[in-house]
Amino acid sequence: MARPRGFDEKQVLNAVRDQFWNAGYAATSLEDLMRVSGLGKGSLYAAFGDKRRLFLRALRSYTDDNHDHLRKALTEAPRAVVALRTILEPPIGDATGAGKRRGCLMANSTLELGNADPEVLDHAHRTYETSTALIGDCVARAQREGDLPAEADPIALARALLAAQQGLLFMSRTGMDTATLTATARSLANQLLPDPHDG
Amino acid sequence: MARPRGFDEKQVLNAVRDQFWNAGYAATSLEDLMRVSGLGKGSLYAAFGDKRRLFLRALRSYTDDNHDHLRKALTEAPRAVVALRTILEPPIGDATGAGKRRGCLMANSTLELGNADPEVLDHAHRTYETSTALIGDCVARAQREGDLPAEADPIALARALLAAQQGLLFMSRTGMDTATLTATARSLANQLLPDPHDG
DNA sequence: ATGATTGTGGACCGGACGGTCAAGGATCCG
DNA sequence: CGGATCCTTGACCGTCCGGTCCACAATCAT
Repeated sequence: MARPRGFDEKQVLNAVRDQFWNAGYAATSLEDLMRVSGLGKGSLYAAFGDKRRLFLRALRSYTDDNHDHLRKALTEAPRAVVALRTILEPPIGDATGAGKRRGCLMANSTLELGNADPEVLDHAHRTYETSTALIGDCVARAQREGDLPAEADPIALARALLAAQQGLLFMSRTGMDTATLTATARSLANQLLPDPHDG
Repeated sequence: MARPRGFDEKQVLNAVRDQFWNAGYAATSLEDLMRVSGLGKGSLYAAFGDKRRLFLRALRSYTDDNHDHLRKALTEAPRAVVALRTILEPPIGDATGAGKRRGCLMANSTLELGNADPEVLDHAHRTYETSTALIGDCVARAQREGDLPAEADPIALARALLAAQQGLLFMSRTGMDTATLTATARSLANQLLPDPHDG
């Protein structure tokens, strides 16, 4: 009907997400958002609402992408237990990646804003429950495949794995050297995902 | 020599720490700090320097207190393994305490400021190393007392316990209900601190 | 072509923030 | 008692921020 948009929404959300991810919510100014998105203030506000709304959109986009990725990894792996071991790898990727260690955007945001913004907290809760369910399914599959002790509760193990992942991510943020981080991840993986044949 | 201070430094640091703990660094204004401390701007600046310096003082006070408490708990327990199990309890206390769930001030601060403030990051790193050493000693004692498998690396297990603690703290922040949180903590404790007699 | 409609850019605003400063008050020493 | 010294108070400042608004540009329907 009229002038079309000169930008791709997903592309802007990705740029904005990276900015929030690198600097945090409060430390990101509208000027930063304009710079990384290439848009003017008016365009941002017309398209996404205020800063908080834009942030929530970017955050939701982030968690959706993560869940897609997780679902694919857990589903497509030839054996479920192999996929489960990859859950503890993101912290290492965070430590060895080209960029700075920036952890998990969802976790960062929850700690920064959770006390003041119920919507962020609620989103964190839902995201976490979804991840738990996905991983729990994969644990159950690994048990059927005989790669994990059958008597364990899949959901409980999923929660333990998620806790371990978040703990490792935090350690990565403190600047722990990669070797130690990797060793800790391996140690946790060995104790949480024991081989039932080893004893 | 002249007019003495009208406030107790430790008391002010505790009040300021609670404020930063409840609201985070950026979300805490100088007005907040004046309110909780009962001091005027000039007094705060004369005594502690600017906002960042005051924050770092409060943070150091927090970690020092934590280490004192940890050292005492780990040393005074009749059996070391009992003390080790308490490491996974702070997240539950965070969830069941009277106040809001606010996690660990050190972790919150690291995630909020670590990317922008090397001093915070460095402090986090040192704090973490100190905790690891304390817990590692306790693990070694538990091994000597026959309550943990002797073949495990004490420092590696200490790191795994710390990671689990931080992961649980994060889960508490997301609003997980207390029962689930307790169950997850128990699950992690059982897998990280196995009884060598049970097999 | 022309007008209706939507996107775009940037000037502008009110307010809040961190930080400074100067004047006055309290305390101690001589 | 008096002056030196430090503490305290609160007014003040410059800056930056999030948010609004308006004039202009680009597109489409007619």
